[in-house]
Order: sequence, then C-alpha cells, then structure tokens
Amino acid sequence: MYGPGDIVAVMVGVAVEGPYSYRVPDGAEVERGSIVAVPLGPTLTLGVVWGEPKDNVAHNRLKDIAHVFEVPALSDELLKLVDWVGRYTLAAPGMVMRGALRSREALEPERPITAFRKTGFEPERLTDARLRVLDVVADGMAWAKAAIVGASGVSASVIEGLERAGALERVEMPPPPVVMPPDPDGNMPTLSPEQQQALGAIRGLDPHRFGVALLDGVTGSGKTEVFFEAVADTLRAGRQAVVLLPEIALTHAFLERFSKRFGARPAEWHSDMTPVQRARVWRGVLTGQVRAVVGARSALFLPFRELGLLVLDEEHDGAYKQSDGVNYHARDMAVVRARLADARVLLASATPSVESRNNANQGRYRHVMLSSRFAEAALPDVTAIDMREEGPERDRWIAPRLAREIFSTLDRGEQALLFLNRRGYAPLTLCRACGHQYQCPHCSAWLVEHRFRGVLMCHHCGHEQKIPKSCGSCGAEDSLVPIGPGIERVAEEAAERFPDARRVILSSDMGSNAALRERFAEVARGEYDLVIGTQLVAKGHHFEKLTLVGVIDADLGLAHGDPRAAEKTFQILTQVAGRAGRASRHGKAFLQTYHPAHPVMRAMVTGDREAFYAHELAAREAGSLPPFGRLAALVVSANAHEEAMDYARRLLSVAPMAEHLKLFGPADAPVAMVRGRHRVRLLAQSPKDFDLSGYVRFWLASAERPRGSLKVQVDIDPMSFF
DNA sequence: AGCACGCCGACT
DNA sequence: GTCGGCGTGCTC
Repeated sequence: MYGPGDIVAVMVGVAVEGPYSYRVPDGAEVERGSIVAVPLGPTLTLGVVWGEPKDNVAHNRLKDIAHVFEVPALSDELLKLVDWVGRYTLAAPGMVMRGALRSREALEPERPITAFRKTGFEPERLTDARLRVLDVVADGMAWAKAAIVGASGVSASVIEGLERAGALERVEMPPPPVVMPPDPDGNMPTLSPEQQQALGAIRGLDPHRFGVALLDGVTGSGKTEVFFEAVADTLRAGRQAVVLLPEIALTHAFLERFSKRFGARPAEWHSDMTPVQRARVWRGVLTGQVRAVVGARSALFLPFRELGLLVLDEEHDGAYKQSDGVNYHARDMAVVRARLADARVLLASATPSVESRNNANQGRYRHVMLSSRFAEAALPDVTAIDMREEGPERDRWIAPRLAREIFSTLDRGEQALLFLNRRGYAPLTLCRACGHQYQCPHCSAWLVEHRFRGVLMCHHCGHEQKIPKSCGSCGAEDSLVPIGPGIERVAEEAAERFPDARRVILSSDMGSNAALRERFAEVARGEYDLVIGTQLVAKGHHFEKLTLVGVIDADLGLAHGDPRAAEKTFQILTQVAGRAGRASRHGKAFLQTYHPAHPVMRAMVTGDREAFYAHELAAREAGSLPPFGRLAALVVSANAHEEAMDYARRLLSVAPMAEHLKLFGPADAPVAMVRGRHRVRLLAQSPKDFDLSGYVRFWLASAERPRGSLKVQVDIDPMSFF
C-alpha cells in the first residue's frame, strides 16, 4: 500500500520503455495493480501502479496521480505477464499494458439503469398507446424503458407522458449481470470410456499448480466435452476459466454447446463486440462476476484475478500468432500466464503443432491421447490424385477422377466440398499480346482478379483497380488472360460441369460474418449440394451430409521456403479432409498433387500421422529449427530499397558475436515491397537454451537508431516468412 | 501511441 | 510574406 506523498512507478498505456514515476496525491491510496489516470505530456493517460519507482526522477518533474479508479487491483500475475511478454517479444511494455487495459468507461462504475413501475394512479386521458404501456407494466414490476418500448411498440415519449401524468414512477435498478453464472453441474454429459480416461488424465494435474496437458485426438473424438469438464472442475474450485478459439466470429456453434453444458452463455471476447459490451465483460472479469470467457487470442490479457484454467482449442492454428503491434503467440503466452497464475493449460487439437508434440514427447506437457475407434472409423479414406498422371485438361482444375466422384456423390444425394485456399478468380493476370503481368503499384505482388466484383486486387495492401478493357501496357483490346485458379474460377468450372447441383461459394470476401454464418447454417441444413470454399470451410464446421472432399491444390502451402510449410499443409489438409464423413456415412477425400511422394501426402493417404510427426521432428532437429532451436526475424523497411538494404548491412556488421548463433541475410523479403515500403530481412538462429530476445535487444541497442523512413520490426519465433 | 515542435514548399 | 507537410523527439 502506498499513501499520500509516496512515489510509485506507473506503467502507462503508451509506447515507453518502462514505468514512469508519480506521486500519490493527498487522500489517495494505491497498491501494485491499482488502475489510475496520470498526466502524461498534455493529456491524461490510463496506467497501472507497478510498485517501487525504479528510476530517480527529479522531484520538480514529478506529477501527481490524477485519479484512482474504484476497481479491484490487477493481479500481480497479470502485471508479470505484461513484463514477460514485453521482454520476450521486444515490444514496449507500455504497449503490452495497453492491450490489457480497456477504455475509461470500463473503469467507471456501471450506471444503474432507469426503469419504470406503475403507481396505480390512472391518468385522465387514456389513449390507445398509453393503454398498451400500462398493459405491459400491469405486473407491477419495474420495466426498463427500452423493454417497454419493445413490448408495447410505442415510442419513448408515451412513457415520459405517463410519468408526467403520475401513472408511472421512475426507479433506478442495478444493471443486470453481463452474463448469468455458468453452472458447472448444469447439463452433465455422458462421457465415453475414452473420454473418461482422458478427463482422468487431465484431473491428474494438480489443480492448484502449473501444468499443461496436450489433448490430442482426431476430429470427432469428443475433445470439447472433455475440456468442458475441466472448465466445470475449475468453476467448482472457485476459479475462472478462459477458452480461446482461433477465430471466434464464425464459431457460433461453440457458444451454443457451452450454453447447453453450463446452462448459460459464456462471456464472449472478440473484435465483433461493441465497445460497451467489451467494457462490461472486461469489468466483469476483473470484479469476478464473470467466471468463464470464450474468446479470441486477446482474451489472454483479460484481468482475471482467480484464473485457474486456460483452454486453447485448435492450438496449432496460426491465428494464435499476432502479427501486428505486439508480436506474441497466444499459445506460448498462455503457458507463461498459467505458470505465473499457478493455473492449468489445456491445448486441444486433432493436429497438434510440432512444438506441442515435442513438449509432450519430452514430458513437459502431459500427453492425453483421445483415441476413439468410433471416431477413427469415421475418418475419410484419403486418395492422392497424381496431377502428372491424371491431371485435368488445359484450363480446367478438377481432375477427371475427382469429377466422377463428385457426380456419384451428388447422385447419392450427399454433399461434396471443393477446397482451394486461394481467394479470387485467378492469382495472376497477363496480357496475351505483350506479356505484361499485372502487379500492385505498392507491393511486389500480383494483382488477383476478383471477377464477381470486377476488380484486380492486391491481397497485401487492399489496392484495387477495375479490370481494364485494354492492356495498360500495349493497348491491345481484350487481351488479358487469367493464369491459375482461384476459388471463383473453380466455382465457374463447377457450374459448367455440375449445372444441376445447388452450389455455394464460401470465402471471406463473399460477405459479412453474419452473412457467412447464415451460409454455413444453410449448408448444414442440406440446402446446397456442392460447396466451393477457401480455408474458412476447414474450421470446425460439421456438415452431416458432406461425404466428399476434393482438394484442388494440395501442394499450395508447400511452395515457399517456410520451415513450417509441411506442418501447416498437413494441418490444413487433415482439417479439410475431416469435413468428409461422420459415423453414419463414410467419407472420401481426394488430394490433387504433383508430389504424391511428399511425406505430407503420404501421411495423409496412409493416415499415419505419427509417421508424419516423427519425420517432421527429425527434420527440424537436423536443421536446428524450432522447437530444437530458436528463430528471430528482423524486417528492415524503408521508402527506398537501398536505404533498407544499407541499414540492414550496417546492422549485420555490428551484430555481437555469440557462440552457436547464426545470422542470415540481409536479403529481400519474399514479398519485397508492401504498401510502398521496401523490405529486407535478417534472420537469427540460435540454440534452444539461448536468450535470443535478450540478444536481439542488446544488438539493436548497440546499433545506430533507424532514422528517416527506416523501420525495424522484430519477430521472435516467426510463424510466417513473407 | 499522442502530441508539439520545427524546418521546407505552394498559396490567401 | 504565411499555412501546413510530416520527420523528430518527449512524455514521470
């Protein structure tokens, strides 16, 4: 506790290197974790009391804390997490803090809601509208104004008129809770023997100590039911639980399942929420009113004070890595937070990340295999179609064998899915006359034709232009030819070949989240026969009648020099193939590939995922790649290529020597220009037990400051290499 | 991150 | 002669 006159460190939500010192004003009392407003330059900024001041600021520069908010202090564990994430990712801790704080309105006490109750007095003039209002409040309860409007269909002025006439009285009511409390004993499921066993293994982790379990089981093996019981255990123990999902906006079904199990909707946390909703959830988590949250990766930084369990569903998913602002990986930081909070982590996936599999193999994580012969029997038969041997004819993308399978699936009245992880009509457009290739003016990337919208579009910066009638380079008319397939082009071919099938395209640029949710529901109801979709069909949607999956280009993810290419491809192929078939109907998946002998394709065809993990782990170990070594990427960008390259070279020349540390580059980034900025990359590779964050921090501190348009972005544990 | 300060190009 | 572009630096 600190009182008037004490000097305390305050972490402000601003990009500063560490906390600033402030004086505690008269009549105020703060402790570590207290949320305050402090004067910073010309404005007031939110901040958090960090503890003893570390620097020694001259007394004449010290300012008073302007306001102490009447909310519980943030937990010591969250403050340590902020420090940890800042240190690890090389982000300014103030920026990490900013991500953990919300708006000012979340910190003010919630305003009571105004309601109206009947007084029993009957006004002289009783209009039809007034009667309808009085009918609503006839039960004698206090009704919120909006509720009366909704129930009676009259405007608010009628209510005010009745208040003036003395027929209604105004009462203040406490705001309703954000969500009703989840009941751990709500709707107890009947677990299969395998699920019981898995739950038993998870329960073997000491609930009051740090521990991680990897819940590893094929699609349909019932992982969700198992981790729900771990959530229930946590709630019974009086602690809070958070379930992270990679992309929550479309995972409506998950919320329904939660509601069914716990008798109440979970508090949600994602970007689709209004600021008021966010403020209420944030505050509820802090006060302890909210016991369980289902959210996107940023829910990791919610101000839990009694956190007992973190679940990461689909833990392998790349969406857990934040790539703008603070570059953190939610999976890894969840483990850090759990360690700080003496909490447990459950990582769930049908295709665990190689990192997590390695941790399980090494015994750092408890490996809970959820095997279910029932689920495994429902896995689809996977066949590779060798595109060199039996590929489609020119300018067609569906191989004859796959087309035949689609026909017979449609004949049986079942659904088929064509998957291609590429938006738009064609990834490249060129002029037949002069060979000109349409490129983004701001990025080194082809413009992707989006035929439905009639534009050429850059997927890196969003630049769009109308599809030109004549070639912009040589002036030839109608000379543009699309090269290669995108999802729209596959859909066009499907329309030609399967004209009687009811078809739908599911791609992120085919509508709003709400519209897409509706499309998914329609597919689930069997209103379409043929689904043509990108990545977003692969994730967690269950379509009862879907028995055939065709992957147009299974090699798509293997092309780049990304050390995780094989793993990512294996994961997405497994996920999308898993859409085919359920217990009741056997499914088939066909992978169109030019590399049927590739370990990923072999693992898919034989169903031997253990072989894949063994192969991939061996390859990573041989190359000292994660998880057997560490990587850090430094991207230097500038308005001019020379400027970026020169600075990167100078950076390399001042890199401190370290044993076993290897530096690569500088080289143009795979996408050498984005939004008009030229990008050059350096890569540092170190052994596993090396403090790579510390090394890079020291390195950058000893280098000249980037000036002018130069910028250096650091990505520790990079997940993508564009 | 804001925000102000400061030094170089086109205008009332 | 000024308005304003955004590069630079500071905030306890």
